[in-house]
Amino acid sequence: MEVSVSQENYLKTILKLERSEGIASNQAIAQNLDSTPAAVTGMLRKLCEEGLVEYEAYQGAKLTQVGEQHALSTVRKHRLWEVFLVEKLNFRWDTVHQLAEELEHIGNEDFVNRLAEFLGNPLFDPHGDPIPDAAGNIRERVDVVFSSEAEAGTMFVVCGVSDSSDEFLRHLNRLGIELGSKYHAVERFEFDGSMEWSNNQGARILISSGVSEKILIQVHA
Amino acid sequence: MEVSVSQENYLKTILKLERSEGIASNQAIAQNLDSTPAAVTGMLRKLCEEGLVEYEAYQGAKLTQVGEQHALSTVRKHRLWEVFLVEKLNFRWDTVHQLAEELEHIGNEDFVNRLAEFLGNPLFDPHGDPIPDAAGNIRERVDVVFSSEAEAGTMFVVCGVSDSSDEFLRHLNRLGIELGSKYHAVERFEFDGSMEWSNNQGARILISSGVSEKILIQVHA
DNA sequence: ATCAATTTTTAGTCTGGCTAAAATATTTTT
DNA sequence: AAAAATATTTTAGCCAGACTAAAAATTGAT
Repeated sequence: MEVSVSQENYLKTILKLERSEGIASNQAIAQNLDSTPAAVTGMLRKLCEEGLVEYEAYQGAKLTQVGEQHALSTVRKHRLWEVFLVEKLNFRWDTVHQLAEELEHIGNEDFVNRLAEFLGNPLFDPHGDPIPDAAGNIRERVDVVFSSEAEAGTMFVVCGVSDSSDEFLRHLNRLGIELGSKYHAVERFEFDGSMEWSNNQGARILISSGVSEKILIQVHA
Repeated sequence: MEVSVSQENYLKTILKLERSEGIASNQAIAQNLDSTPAAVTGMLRKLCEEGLVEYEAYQGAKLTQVGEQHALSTVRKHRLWEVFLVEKLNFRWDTVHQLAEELEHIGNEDFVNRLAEFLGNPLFDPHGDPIPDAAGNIRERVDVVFSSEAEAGTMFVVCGVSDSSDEFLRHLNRLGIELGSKYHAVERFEFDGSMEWSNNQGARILISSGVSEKILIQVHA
């Protein structure tokens, strides 16, 4: 029962949609994979035959147990490789996605587990996304909110982003924001929702609402 | 100019044959890749069009400069991954070939060079095969001969194998022979070419001619 | 010059995934 | 509840990449 690269990408997408929407519609899958609904129907049939998704015509798709395990394993590999690339090979966090996208399709469970072990079984990837453990469990973070919710006057630490696109990450790079950066929310301008932050050297930056809504933070006690 | 996985395997094979036979015949390529001469002809045409091999009908194939660089880069990746798998992930040397075969097709020059750097720019892989540097140079070993040539009475160290198949490496594992193992050539039996070796604990093993002809050694001064 | 071995051509197969357009279901609106 | 809008599926076929089997052509050796 070999799962192709394309199939693994479908499984990952369905997992994501199932978590965010409850069910993966044909159209949403097509959009995510830059494909068409007709193509999706064909693939869902195959995945259903192989026992990876539950699928009835017109009812959208859900992963089976087996399918979900497989998808989680792929996500695990992807995020572990990102850790490897950033921590061991000194890649910047905004340049690792594509490479990890290729590496995630290689090897078996044993291989992934050894990689995880080698990396010290990290819990989060360089974008702050949680890494499923060998059994597929994801420890969701608590006390994490979008930076747009930060009250003026609070201190916080950047712990993730909800958009890992190259463009967004490069923008954060230009702003000097990275995982673990600490800031003080100086003020929110109700006019357009933008915010002013200051770092521990006192330098101030202006953050647009679009950006602050994509940055995950943990507020300091 | 994208080079497919299959094409990279052709380039690797042609490189190997060119080094051992001077030119890569259609038939030899087919044998190596477990394919047929007709299929090889088709692929050679494509590789020729893409400027990766020099090819004239009925005359066999040779790599161009570009093709050779590409092949060497693939070999470099393969061998570096083997080092990674054995040294960092604790795989046994007889279990890494298949995985490296998949990993070798991923990523660009920058990626490989960072991997090499991370591994300390090793010169040999876990089977004793030399790793090309970033420019494609291979430092060939000197004073290396097949163990079948060892004179009775000499001491030597195992530094490579000419057959990296799973079966052969597993056999060496059962015999307790690995890279860096030191032995004393006790005697060669002219009857069938088999040899008796002893290690530094005095334990003796019998090596068939078939095996001794695939083990590379360096004789101690 | 002929024959054996090798290589190429021809013609077609197979897989995996895709598309476009038509047909069918479902959902929403009124 | 019927009509309209939306979403999904079917149909039919394309396309790339790599392969095969058998026939034809070429080469090289004697």
